Amino acid sequence: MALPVLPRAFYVDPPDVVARKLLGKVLVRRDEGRRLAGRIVEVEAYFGMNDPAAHAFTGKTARNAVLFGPPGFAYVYFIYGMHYCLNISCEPEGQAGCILLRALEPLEGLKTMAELRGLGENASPRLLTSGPGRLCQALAIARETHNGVDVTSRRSGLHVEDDGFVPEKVAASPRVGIRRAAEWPQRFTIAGNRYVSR
DNA sequence: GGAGCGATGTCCT
DNA sequence: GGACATCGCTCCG
Repeated sequence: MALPVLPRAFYVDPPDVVARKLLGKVLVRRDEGRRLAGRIVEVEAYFGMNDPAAHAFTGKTARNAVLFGPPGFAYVYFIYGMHYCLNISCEPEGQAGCILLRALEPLEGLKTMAELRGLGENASPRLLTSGPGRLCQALAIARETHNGVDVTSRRSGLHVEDDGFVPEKVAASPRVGIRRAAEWPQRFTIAGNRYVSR
């Protein structure tokens, strides 16, 4: 009775299109039998060479190489000396679009998530996965373990499932925490969801 | 509940 | 050397 995993074809479209489609899908982290899952409620689209705010804007480097590869792979990077951020590559190979996952609504494994976050069992579930750094910590996602993994494969330990949920309303707003192209509304959220960050 | 700010590693200029 | 797709703490209202 396993739910379908999003296939590579899902990620071939431009980042704004894939970003909207990802809202409502379920990010699943499998590790040694335990299963952590959360519904994607907030994402941001990053384009490649035409987007001054994108990591790929200045061209291919060792750090962002995954973005120039095929769609459906995890791009995990380290930021501000202490946090990881998870992206999924999209567009055909050679084009460097990606989607930043900014917030989840926790569904499975909340107790483990709280432990990984260093919080007590009774901490508010809003503190578990509402924010790009938080969700990586709650799901034990790091660059060393997950950069470049195939999120269309169950065997990678990180994949996205479709449980049939369809958001009622999607809202668009400017991306968070960037300086360049700061006005461009490429942040998408499930309108009214409590687990959206900030 | 919101503004201000320090922590801290990696990458590019 | 500076910027950085962040977070959690303090202080103030």
